[in-house]
Amino acid sequence: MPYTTNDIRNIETRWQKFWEAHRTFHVEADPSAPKYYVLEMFPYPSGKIHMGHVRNYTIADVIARYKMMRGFNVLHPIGYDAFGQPAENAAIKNKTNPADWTYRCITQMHDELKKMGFSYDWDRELSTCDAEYYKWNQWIFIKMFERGLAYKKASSVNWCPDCETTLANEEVINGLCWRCKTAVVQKDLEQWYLKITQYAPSLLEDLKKLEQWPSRVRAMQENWIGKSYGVEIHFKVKDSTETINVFTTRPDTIFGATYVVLAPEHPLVKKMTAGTAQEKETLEFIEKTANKSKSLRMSGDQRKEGIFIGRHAINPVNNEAIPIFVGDYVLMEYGTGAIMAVPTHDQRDFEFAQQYKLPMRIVIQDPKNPSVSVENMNEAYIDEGVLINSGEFDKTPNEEAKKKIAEWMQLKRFGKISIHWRLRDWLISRQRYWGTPIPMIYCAACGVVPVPYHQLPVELPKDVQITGEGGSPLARVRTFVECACPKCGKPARRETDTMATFFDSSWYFLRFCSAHNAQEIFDKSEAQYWMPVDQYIGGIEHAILHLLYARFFTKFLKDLGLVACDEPFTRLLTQGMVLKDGEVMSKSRGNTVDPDEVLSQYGADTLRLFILFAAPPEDQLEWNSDGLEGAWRFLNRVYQMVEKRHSKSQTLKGFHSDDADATLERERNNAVKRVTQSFEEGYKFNTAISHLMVLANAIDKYKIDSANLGKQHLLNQAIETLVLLSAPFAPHVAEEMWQMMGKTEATVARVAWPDFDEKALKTSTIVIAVQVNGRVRAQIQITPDCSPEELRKICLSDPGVAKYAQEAAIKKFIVVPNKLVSIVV
RNA sequence: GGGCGGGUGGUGGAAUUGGUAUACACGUAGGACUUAAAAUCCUAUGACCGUAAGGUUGUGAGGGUUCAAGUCCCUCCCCGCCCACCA
Repeated sequence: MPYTTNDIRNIETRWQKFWEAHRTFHVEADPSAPKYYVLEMFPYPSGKIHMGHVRNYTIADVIARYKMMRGFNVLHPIGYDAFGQPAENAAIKNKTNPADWTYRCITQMHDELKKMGFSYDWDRELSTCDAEYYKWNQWIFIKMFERGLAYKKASSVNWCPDCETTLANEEVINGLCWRCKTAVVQKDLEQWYLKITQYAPSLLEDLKKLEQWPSRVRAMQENWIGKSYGVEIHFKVKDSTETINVFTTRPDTIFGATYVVLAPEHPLVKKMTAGTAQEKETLEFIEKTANKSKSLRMSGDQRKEGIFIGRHAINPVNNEAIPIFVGDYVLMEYGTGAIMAVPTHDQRDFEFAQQYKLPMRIVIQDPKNPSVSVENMNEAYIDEGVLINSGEFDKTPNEEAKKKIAEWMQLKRFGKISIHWRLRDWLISRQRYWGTPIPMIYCAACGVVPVPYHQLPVELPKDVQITGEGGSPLARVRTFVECACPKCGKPARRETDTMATFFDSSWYFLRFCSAHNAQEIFDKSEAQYWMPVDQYIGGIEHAILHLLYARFFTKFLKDLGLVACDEPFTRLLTQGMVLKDGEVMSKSRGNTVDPDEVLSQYGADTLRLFILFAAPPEDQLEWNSDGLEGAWRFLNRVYQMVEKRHSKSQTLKGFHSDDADATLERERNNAVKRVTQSFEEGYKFNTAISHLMVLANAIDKYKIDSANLGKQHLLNQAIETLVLLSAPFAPHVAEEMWQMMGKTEATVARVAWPDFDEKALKTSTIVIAVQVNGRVRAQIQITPDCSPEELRKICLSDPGVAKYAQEAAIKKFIVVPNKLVSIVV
């Protein structure tokens, strides 16, 4: 009988209870067994899981279950990235406490994950908002502080007016807050930073080791870290002792520099104009630029604005005095905050120079257009050419001149060869409540003092008014703020900012190795055994943020001697988005499908199977309820095969011939081969499932009747193989069927993955195609050991071939063994 | 502007890496079972011409290499994602 929705619910609940009662997926570090660590990017506990989660975790679960059947000791943990603003917003809205709200969501999420039947080691479940977890955030922070990697500095920072907090560079997307999409503004504040820039060289270099990451993720990180080779050139300010340093990657154009531009925030600007006629105008310009939002200033199509500050700089290579400008297109954060402008060979400088009628000089000749002059240029020439108007370097190809001029300038002390990074230090202070308190104390006498290790954790106070009115909520809690200085014991003040939540997720994969260790951040030997994560799975949106931070933390913890690996994630899979009606499924679009509803109608196995079958894991997935129906039908069909196999009164329909046994055996072996391949050669689960279906079709066609009762074992074996191959994809139904087949193993999850026999894949006769002049004209049946002469004879005697090709007319006779014959006439 | 992916039936997607394009599924049509419907099963299904046998054509467009191209080379068009006044 086909099963019903009710049956499937019972089956799934029963096996979920079984796994729980038997702790089927609990693992311990065991150095005698090969390990495999599968990890999905843990969720923010919003309460309900969405289809994106389901897809992410299903992919991970299938891999975990396959590896278990392959005999690996598989670590597959889950937890909750539980700090963050939504809890505060919910607290304001519902007049609850962020902690209560979050823990309620976690419970709900936990139950939903259980209903999906994921193979987690639930003993390792953790939440970053637990004091037993964030205590170690504080511990890491202090370790970083002790090594000068956590420091406080005053600077112009990204500020989201809506979230009322500062943001890291990585959290500003196109000038907007990554969370609420509000335009980010700049503010001068004193904040805590992590010195990720110290690791920039190894973060860049080690990308090479990540061969099993998608190349685009590596490319994105490489661009973000942004290493540029160039020269820092010293321009002396005329009639002054000041020097302006500019950074350029184009030293070959130095003879074409016709002015210098400083960023409005550059400290020399105010210094150089103080007391001059241009002072007022310059200050007004700086003020005007500061009021522009970052997104506006950073967009390339913006009209460039600037102002001459009344001073000149000396180009060291030719002693020319060139005007100094302040311009909004120069950014203080990059390079030295000052540039030399070569309008003829840089498009931005060209636009600026045209606008302000500034002089230009061509120094690189376009080989295709050697007579071009400054007057008839309509854009900068940025391609290769030979140098002109460049003194002793004339006629040098510019690529060669880059190196020559750089070395020459260094020798003459006009500048120094240097490398600049685009990566900035990581601003981690947040003026929010629901996060890890930064474990620092300010003492009037002793300065900034870290909280002693034995006093950790610095716990978040429970009773706090969350008003959303701005400022750190913790600053209003007197009992939290007021403390004694750990050094001198006098009254002191606690830091009231909390850490960015990306801090929490930068090392959770290590905590999973010994999730509830009360003595240490994690057990070193356990981490040694489990790390690195063999397969990490998550969304592409974390290509830079989380993945870069996690790599940084791993490198830092390696330097502390706590971990042995220098990269945390060996292999990365970025799953595609889930779409509905061509658009990303999201709450704001209102086009979501609730996994819970699908679950109650079809069960977890059907949902899992559909999601895996509809598209390869990395591609977008278009939601299709008809496809869901198809997955349901397939599982039902397999279930009935197992059922019928046990009722002797019924026979499987179909045909039986002498070839049928061999065909069934071949299809069985082929399915094992192809499904195994799909796991071992880049997770193509959609084709893996298609091969399950092919095997099911073959079983359906095979018939047991009085003629071959003795062959029952072949059928049994084929069905058994089908059940085993289905187990990672549809674990509940597979368990049920395994039990129905009277197997003694308690759980199919630990049964060895089937092997295949390459010999059984061979057929006694093969069908090959015969092409004449590139067109297929016949299908002929031959034996695999057929000789070339014989093959030729068979081909030409085929009526379909003979119609187009006679022996006499043959120019070429090409044989592709076991595939086809191509005849040219 | 730079980087990375893509473009295959009515739909989701296959194609052993140069070897019979469209596996598997969805959808659709016809049939069986049924009083009927659902479910299930069977058959057909790229397009065009043809009663049929069969033929022609077909992987974004155009050209090339080859006995043979979805796959390799050149030119171009379109779509998606990421980055971007980065000096």
